[in-house]
Amino acid sequence: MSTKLDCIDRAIMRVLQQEGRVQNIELAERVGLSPSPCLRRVRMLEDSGAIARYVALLDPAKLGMGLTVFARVWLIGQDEDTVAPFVEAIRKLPQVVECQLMAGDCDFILRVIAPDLDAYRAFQMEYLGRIKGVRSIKTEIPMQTIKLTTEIPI
Amino acid sequence: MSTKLDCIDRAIMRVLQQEGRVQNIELAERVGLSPSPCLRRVRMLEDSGAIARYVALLDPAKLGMGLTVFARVWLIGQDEDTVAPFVEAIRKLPQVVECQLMAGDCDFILRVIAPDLDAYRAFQMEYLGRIKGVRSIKTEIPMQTIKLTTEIPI
DNA sequence: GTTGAAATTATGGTCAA
DNA sequence: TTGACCATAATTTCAAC
Repeated sequence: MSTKLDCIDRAIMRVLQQEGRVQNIELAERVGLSPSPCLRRVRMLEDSGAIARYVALLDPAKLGMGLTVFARVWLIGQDEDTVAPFVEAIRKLPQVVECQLMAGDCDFILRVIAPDLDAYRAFQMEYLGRIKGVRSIKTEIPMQTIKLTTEIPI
Repeated sequence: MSTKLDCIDRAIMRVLQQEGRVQNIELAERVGLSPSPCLRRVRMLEDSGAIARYVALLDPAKLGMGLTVFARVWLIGQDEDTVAPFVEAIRKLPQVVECQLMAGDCDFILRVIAPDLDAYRAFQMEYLGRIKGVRSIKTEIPMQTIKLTTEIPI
């Protein structure tokens, strides 16, 4: 499936991880290729799935969604009949931007974004807490984001 | 600074959050504008910072970085002399893709990516655990990613 | 990987609503 | 103030080499 990636392929990905909308001409210059082979490599990386997608990253604070909360959720059981409806419910909630099924002492870790603490509290009350199968929720609030990147080291 | 965003501005951001590299012509069609005013709005959103940046999202598994780990870190103190060097060290480690200073029972939550558990263990031993001021580290491992998006609901 | 040409797109000015 | 239209410049894209 994944034919070997050489140094130039990785250079292309490094650039695109930082500037996803860089033009092919400039990308080619930066990785030391002419535009044609550079574009061929980008298409190959896209087709292979190494480049999954391109997205615009918005500034949550500027859009009135400045609060991020981690919610640790325990269900009443780990059987499929309990987990599946929870997972389905979570997938439909756009405020939940991440959900990890954990191996450790809690069932799920959720990352939720909200305008502020009041809004989050309302969201937990009205949505999270009402999902069938939820036993308890413990909220953890970041005071400061030290680092946050979508960049994978390659 | 942030002049009011109307319905079309939000539609533009919704599209760009999903397809960051969509061409202006197609973007314009989708939001019901002709290309010129659409591009003007995009530039405005970029300049205002509502659109922070564009990035390519890579597939970690396809690049041999299939493991994500959450590490909860406690320092020996919360004074600036303890925290500042830790923060600096974390910022330099590309394997740490996220670091949150927590308000709750642990000092920091880190998201670390690694090829596998052995590699993570080595990373914790050789890097994380050796940062000055670190008292203890507790590792939590996701078994399955239920949901993970960069999309902010707007 | 290179070159070059054709098709498409981005861009900015201008006018109209 | 905002959008549509048009002309130009730049880029993308795909041949053939």
